[in-house]
Amino acid sequence: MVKSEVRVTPRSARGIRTRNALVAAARVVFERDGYLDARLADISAEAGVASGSLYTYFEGKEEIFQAVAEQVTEEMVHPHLRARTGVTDPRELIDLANREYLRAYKKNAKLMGLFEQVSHIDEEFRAVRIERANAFVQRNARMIRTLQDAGSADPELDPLLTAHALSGMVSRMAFVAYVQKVPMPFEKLVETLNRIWIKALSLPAVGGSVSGFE
Amino acid sequence: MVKSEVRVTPRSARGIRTRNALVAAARVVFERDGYLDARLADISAEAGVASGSLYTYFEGKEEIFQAVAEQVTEEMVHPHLRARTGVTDPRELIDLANREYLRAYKKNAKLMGLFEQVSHIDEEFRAVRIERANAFVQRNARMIRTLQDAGSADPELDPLLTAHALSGMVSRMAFVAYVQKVPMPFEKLVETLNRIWIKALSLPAVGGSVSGFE
Amino acid sequence: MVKSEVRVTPRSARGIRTRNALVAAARVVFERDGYLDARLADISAEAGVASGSLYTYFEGKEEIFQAVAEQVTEEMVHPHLRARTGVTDPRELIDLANREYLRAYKKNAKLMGLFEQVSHIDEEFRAVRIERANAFVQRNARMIRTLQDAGSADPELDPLLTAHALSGMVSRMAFVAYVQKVPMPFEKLVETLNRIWIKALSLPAVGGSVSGFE
Amino acid sequence: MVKSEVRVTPRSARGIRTRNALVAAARVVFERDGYLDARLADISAEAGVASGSLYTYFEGKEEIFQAVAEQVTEEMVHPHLRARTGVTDPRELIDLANREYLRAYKKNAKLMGLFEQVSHIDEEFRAVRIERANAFVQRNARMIRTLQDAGSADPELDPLLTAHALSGMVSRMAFVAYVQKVPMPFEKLVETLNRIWIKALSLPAVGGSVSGFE
DNA sequence: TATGAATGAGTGTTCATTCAT
DNA sequence: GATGAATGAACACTCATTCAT
Repeated sequence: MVKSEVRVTPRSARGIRTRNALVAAARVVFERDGYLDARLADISAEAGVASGSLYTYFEGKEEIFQAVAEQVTEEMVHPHLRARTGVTDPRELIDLANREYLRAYKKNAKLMGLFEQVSHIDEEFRAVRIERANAFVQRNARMIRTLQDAGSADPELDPLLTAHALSGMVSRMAFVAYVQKVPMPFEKLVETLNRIWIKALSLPAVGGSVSGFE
Repeated sequence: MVKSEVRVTPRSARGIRTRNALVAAARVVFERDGYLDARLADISAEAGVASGSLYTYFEGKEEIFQAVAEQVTEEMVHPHLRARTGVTDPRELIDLANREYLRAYKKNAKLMGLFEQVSHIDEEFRAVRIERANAFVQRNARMIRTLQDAGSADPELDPLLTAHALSGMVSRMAFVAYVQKVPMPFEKLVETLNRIWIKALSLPAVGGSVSGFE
Repeated sequence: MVKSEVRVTPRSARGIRTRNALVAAARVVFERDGYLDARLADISAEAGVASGSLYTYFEGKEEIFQAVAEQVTEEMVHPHLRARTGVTDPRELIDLANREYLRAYKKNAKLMGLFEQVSHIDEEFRAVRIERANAFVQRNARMIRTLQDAGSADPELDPLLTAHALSGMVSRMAFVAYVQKVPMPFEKLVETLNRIWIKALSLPAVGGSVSGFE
Repeated sequence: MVKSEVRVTPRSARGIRTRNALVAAARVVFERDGYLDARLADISAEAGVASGSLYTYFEGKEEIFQAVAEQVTEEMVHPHLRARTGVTDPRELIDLANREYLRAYKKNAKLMGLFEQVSHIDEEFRAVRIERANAFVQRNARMIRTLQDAGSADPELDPLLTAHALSGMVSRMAFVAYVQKVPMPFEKLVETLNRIWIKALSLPAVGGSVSGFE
């Protein structure tokens, strides 16, 4: 099948309204029914438009899901933590990052679960997510390398692998806690993750020994 | 009308052969096509039996997938590490456990990816997996508690949450490395994970300091 | 999961055409193949539409059969015999009713046989038919009661049971004659049924003795 | 498909037992599930034999249903009423016949409903039933003719058609009352049917006028 | 742009029937 | 005769996608 159609970025005000209605409706339907059971007809119905109108803006299920994902991702991403907060202490930064990530994850849990599901189903979506995760890991790896160079983190650690492992740990826990709904108190969770990060990196205590408990 | 069919555990030798052929064929087809794209007709064809024969032993896709999963899980589980190896040093045990887990995961990577996928699709399969994972986490939590009681592990850590986080980290990395195929050398991966476990628990070094890097 | 699809009453002219084509085609196929052997694919083919189009208007076999039944029933029902014809003599009314019923039955014999068949298969269809038959019987029972009150009919008769029995007799004969095709001349049939009705009710002869044969 | 197999009348004692078990089981299953929903596998299971064994004695569903029908019909038929009872008065004979028929019908209502259903489905079964019904009607027609010849019944009536109509009326009422379960007291039902028969035939009253009510 | 009717490929599932043991 | 596993034809139904108004 040749997909020759070019989907449009709506020019008219009406077009923009329709497209927005569709994305909003899609979010509702996807969250309610899951990716596989969501039917495009339900999405257009929920949006109050004819079924065919969906194809004016999207190629199909995958693309409209992408649109939902992009919208939500925009809402969720709060980069430049350091610049934004002025915090420089790595332990504090770790706390802030974990805390913010978990909060955002919890808030959008339904959708995050969906993302996980779809990344196991749709090749392209998976690729995008892996790439995004990798970028995130790279950033953390750079941070670790910086700490190592500054003598503040265990130089034996492979920065990339460690960043992978620790980041993965956090997102996995978010999934377990807020999608699989294994009950764990937010504060305790943050603390445990912080502690593992800090000890894994062997960050020095703030004005004292970190790693020991003697 | 609900027809409560009783699926049979085959009594005759021929029956056992057929059932086995179906499970083996199912594994081939699932690994090749993924869960969603696998067609039952392909499985029976691959097994060299008529399409209807599948229903002699299984209720449908989910059940035959379960059968594959059970078979593979049996192959993979190597419990009682301590009893089996005689190793008692926690650091060595951690190394052994991580090593063995990653090896088995790598060997059955296709299937492990499938499990992940299906647990995002099939409610019941997901439930079974979560329960199994929880049991595993409990075991690790008990180990951590024992170490804490013996004064060998950081008493500040919440055993259950820590076990959750560290176990999750390992399985996540296995997934990233062998399903998503992000390249990372086996040995380096094991070492990094070991190191994080050990430092997170603040296990004392074997005849020396573990956690510091001075 | 129950998907509560809403079948549409077509809005567009094209939709109406399609729906009509389907009902007409269904009648052809049902009459040709019987209810059980009729395949929905044949109906859509006969209507010259795609197989899926049937589901735009009907939920399945039962519903499209209902549609055929409704259409035909509309064609067949000629109520208000008395008002329509101005006839008041009970004997004449009986004759008119029987005559008209048998004529309509004969004309739609194939379908009437189908109705009989389907009412033995489909619960809901049966319920509708029984209800309709009961309404008819009630009407006749009222008529009998009126005649009794006027002293024109045997007061010993139970109006409802008698109405049941006599109405049932007529429809049964229609079935035997025109579906089972047991040969019997129309005129003789009408006369026999009329005579039994009249004698059963002991209606007085018009200007003479009816019930006796002396 | 060529049906070349010859089904056996069992010779061995075991064979007879198996065949009987199958017929009994078939009756249970047919009464429980109806003809269409009855599965041969359920019948053999109910009989406690292997599914294949059914084919030792019957060609398929229709044939085993026939076997059930024959068995029950034997139980139901009580011919030679006159000879058996010594009753000769036509009014009494009519009462006896109707009474006995309705009693037997009521007792085997489930099965009678089944017969009705199957005669709308299976060609051959229908043929057998029609023939049997015709034989019955012939007998009644002969009786009417005899009464006419004896001057005891309205000579204007067509004996065959009248017999058809009146017999059909009775069996129809039995169906309505005991299969469709429209509530009507047994005694009142018998009386109404008797009365209609008697008045339709214009049988003289026993020691008085029958047909009039003046 | 919007509409909504039409399309039709794709597949799970049942169960009567057969037949090797 | 009995067994019960194997067979495989048959068909309803869904829903993403198209396209004439």
